[in-house]
Amino acid sequence: MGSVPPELSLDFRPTFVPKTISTFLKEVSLIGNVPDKVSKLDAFVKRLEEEMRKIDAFKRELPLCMLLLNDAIVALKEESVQCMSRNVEPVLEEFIPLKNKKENNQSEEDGALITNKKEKDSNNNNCNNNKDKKNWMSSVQLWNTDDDYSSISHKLDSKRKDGDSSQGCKNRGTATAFMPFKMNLGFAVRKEEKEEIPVHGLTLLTPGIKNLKEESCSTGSRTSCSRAVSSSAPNAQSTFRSVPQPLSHHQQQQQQQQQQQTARKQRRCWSPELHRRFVNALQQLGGSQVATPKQIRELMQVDGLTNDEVKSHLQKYRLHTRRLPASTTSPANQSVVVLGSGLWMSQDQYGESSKGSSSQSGSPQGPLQLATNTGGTSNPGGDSMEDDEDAKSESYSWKSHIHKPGKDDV
DNA sequence: GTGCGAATAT
DNA sequence: AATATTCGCA
Repeated sequence: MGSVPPELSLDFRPTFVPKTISTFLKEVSLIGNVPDKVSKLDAFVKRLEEEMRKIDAFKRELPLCMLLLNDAIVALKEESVQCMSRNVEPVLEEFIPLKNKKENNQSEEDGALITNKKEKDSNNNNCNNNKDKKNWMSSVQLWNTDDDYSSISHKLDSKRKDGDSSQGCKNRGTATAFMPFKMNLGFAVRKEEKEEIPVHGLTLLTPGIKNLKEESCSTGSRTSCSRAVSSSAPNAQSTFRSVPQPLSHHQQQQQQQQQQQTARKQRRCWSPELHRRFVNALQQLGGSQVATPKQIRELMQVDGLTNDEVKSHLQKYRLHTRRLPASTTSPANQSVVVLGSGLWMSQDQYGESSKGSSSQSGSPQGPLQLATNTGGTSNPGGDSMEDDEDAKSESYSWKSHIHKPGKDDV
């Protein structure tokens, strides 16, 4: 029994228990023999790197772990290098930490140290190193580069107020949770499409993103968001400790663009059908002058339609229909059924408005499932009568229907 | 905090 | 031009 090697025994012996870095370093410092020191350091580093590999898949969830591990690795490697340089040869003036080990596991032990010098001399040679570095950095930057974050949040905060607007940073700040460092537009767009559907609350989105996004939505407007996109690659090369290194103007612009696109809501396309519902609602409510966005939206029963959208549309509607105060203003009555005529928009505009849901009479229509943002998401419900309409019809044009004052406006 | 309307931005 | 966002107010 006593002869059982530690590896085989089940109990956790001290040697098996992970040491803290400081403890470990202390121990190592007691070792007089340099090679031993180094090998011990290297061994530990190896373990750390293995660990890192293991959590690599979760780096997004565990950014800090990655960071800590990496820090530890870097520190230990530095220590190792120092040991060597102190006692052995002057060779290594600079040790480039990084995970080359990942790829050249063994070669590192044998050759890395030797080659370091070279690498240092010609930074261009260490493709592998750099590549790794970049990869790693890019993942890390997602969450924590303080610099990036602060600068971004700064932008967000200072947002509007023309003062800053000169930068053109729209940062509507709409939540953009964890955008993959290279967020691509496709992604952003999709996110927004989805964002639209949730009126009823549940729409599953990528958790992280969705949450923030919704939050910002529900509060009526922009919200700060943890934005973590950043230049990534370029800086990665030099150090982990976030190097300030300013972005080029071009890069900044790109970033801003990305932010914008990410943040800005997708345009709602007011298809004829949609508009028809809108007008219907208006009529039921007694006219555009008295109807309020919320009421309208409720009457419209359109999935995903927001108050803001209705409000905006109403504003436009009023613009086009205003003037006419005269006699018309007796709510309620004229209401229904005026659609074709007085309506500031002629019926044909809506396409054959009789299709499917057209209830000019003010009778409630089934919920319209509209995913009709300009992007043209297909409606989940599948049914959506007017979907086809939507599909082919673009937003109607206001101007083509010169408003006829009078009753249309009710 | 919400809803609204006007103003402004995109 | 059409829609989105912001802003100030009730």
